Amino acid sequence: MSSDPKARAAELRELLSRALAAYHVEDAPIMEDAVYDALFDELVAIEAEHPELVAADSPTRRVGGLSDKFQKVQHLEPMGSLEKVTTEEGLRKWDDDVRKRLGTDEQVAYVLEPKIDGLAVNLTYEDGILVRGSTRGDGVQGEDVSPNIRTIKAIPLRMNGEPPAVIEVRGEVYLPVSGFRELNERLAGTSQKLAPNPRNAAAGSLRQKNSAITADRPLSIWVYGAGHREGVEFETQFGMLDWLREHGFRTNPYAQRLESIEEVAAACVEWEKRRLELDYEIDGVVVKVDSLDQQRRLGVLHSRPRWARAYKWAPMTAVTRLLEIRIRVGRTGALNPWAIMEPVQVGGVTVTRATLHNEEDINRKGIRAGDDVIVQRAGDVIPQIVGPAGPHRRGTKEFRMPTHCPLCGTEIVKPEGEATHRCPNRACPSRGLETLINWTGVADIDGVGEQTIRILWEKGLVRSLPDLYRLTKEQLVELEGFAEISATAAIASIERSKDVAFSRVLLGLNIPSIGWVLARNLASHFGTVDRLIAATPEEVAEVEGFGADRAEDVVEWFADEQNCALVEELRGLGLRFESGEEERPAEGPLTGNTYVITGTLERFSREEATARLEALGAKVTGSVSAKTTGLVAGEEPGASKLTKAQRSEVPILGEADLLNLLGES
DNA sequence: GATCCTCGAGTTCG
DNA sequence: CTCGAGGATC
Repeated sequence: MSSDPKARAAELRELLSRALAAYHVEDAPIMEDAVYDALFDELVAIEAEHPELVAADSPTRRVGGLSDKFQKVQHLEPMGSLEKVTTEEGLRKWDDDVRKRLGTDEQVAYVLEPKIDGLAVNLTYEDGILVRGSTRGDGVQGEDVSPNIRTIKAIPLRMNGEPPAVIEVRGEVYLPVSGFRELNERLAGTSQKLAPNPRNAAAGSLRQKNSAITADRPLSIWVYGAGHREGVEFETQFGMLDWLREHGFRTNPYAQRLESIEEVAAACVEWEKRRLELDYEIDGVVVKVDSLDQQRRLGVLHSRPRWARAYKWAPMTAVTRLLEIRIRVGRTGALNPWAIMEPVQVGGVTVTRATLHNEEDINRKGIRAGDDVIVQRAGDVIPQIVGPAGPHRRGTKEFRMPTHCPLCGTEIVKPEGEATHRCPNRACPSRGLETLINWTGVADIDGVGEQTIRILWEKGLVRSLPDLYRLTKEQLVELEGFAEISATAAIASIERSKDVAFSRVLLGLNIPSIGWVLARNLASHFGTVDRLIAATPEEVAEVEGFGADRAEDVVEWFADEQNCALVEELRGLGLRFESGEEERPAEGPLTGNTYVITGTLERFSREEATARLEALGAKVTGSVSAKTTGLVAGEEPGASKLTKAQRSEVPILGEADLLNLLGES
């Protein structure tokens, strides 16, 4: 260790920069966090005492501070934009054009890499020192965001190795998906606005006036090329990437050089399937002619290089008009607002509808009927409305829930502190109808779906569960769209459903706060409906998952005369109100263990896997927590469950591990 | 009283 | 899958 402050400061800068690069660029830490912090503090102390020693490349400059305004800066070489193609055919046509212009029949070699959905930046290095970082802007002029850029630890403040006199390094700043989730969790507790997606969050972070906030965001970068340069020359695109990597820049490990357009096309299609494997969002693949000589000969058209294309797939977000907000009343009486939209393509499917959850949510997002809105289909399938598109709204009125039920006219209630509005009328047609629709699912009735139930309801043929079991084939055949065969099948299916387990019957009765799990707990605890009817609130509260409130709900439900009559009628029709063997929780080698299943398994359906685990005494739940014994991950697992498991250090089991568990324990 | 955990409810498209 | 809310736990 040197005692000369100047030498020691240089030594520390060197050490800390290497540690940062190892951690953020190479993903291979060389230093304990605590050691890093101690050395960092030492450097801060030296620099505070000797301000003349503060160097442009000092890691202490990554901490951030305030700046008033972003200066406009001119890029030394313009940052072009990319012509896009959306099909394999488009790629081939481009390749034809490239070869014609080059006057060759030979295959052209290409470099491709994921197209990061982030923010393009230009990093200017002079003699190896980062002197400026700017946004892309209009391609000619960008904004100087140097203080913010310096806080991104994956960006070297000084290049490795022999530096050229000047080089503009181009890259895409992005927020990892995991970082985005964490950020939103943190912001959820504050008044700050949540960003709808990682790209917007990254953009907002990079344009912070207070770079200390930027420093707090886990931004990173993938570097993909160079603009203006003096003192270094390259022959190929791929060679350029190698050079950048050797000089301390984070280049994407999936960048690859391919010998023909056919290989390129295959890889592009492949990436569309693999994009969810990455911890960053990509909206396509960038394809470039590898030879820089060929690039020069092809040139640029309207600031778009002829030697590169963005292969983009269907976007996961889109803008469309919100036509109307409609209300649906659920089987519990809850009022559910949902959006009717101008049909729009999002992620390859046409979207026209989305739920809007509740009044508060709609107004918090600032959505009004008539607005242009942003629709998103993120990792999962279900579309959501993110918010209005742009500041100019067309909608005039803030959304208000109706004061009276659209079906029965009863006055709507909303208990203080609750999010949902409710129609309190227990005889409201919505409840009866939705209960019936729900029952077809609970009791596994095929051949009678939602549409049929709606028709039967409207004709007055089926207005209650017992009505369904009194339905005859003759009545069905008279309905439009029902022939002899399908009517017979439907009746048989209804008949079979009388045999569903007691717990399922309980579930289908539509008792408040009783779902899958609680219905089973009730069934196995009491065994028969008579014992359940006779139970006091205190006795019900002893059942797993029940407290005073839910116990009260259940007892109240069974105290109601109409409900009791319903139970008796269904029992008379032959439905089961006693639990069989299968409903008692098994004791076994896995008792006390809790598993979560995600993705698709090869050997089992998820229900089978659940049943097999439960048969050995295990519990299977829907979300990962610290109490989870293991996460069983099949094909295409849910990303949120995986990251949660990784963070809470819950072991992740493959299908092979599951088989082991089932076979050998 | 706060925090974590688990359950229930509603849900899109093809 | 995600949200809200009741229950359990410290």
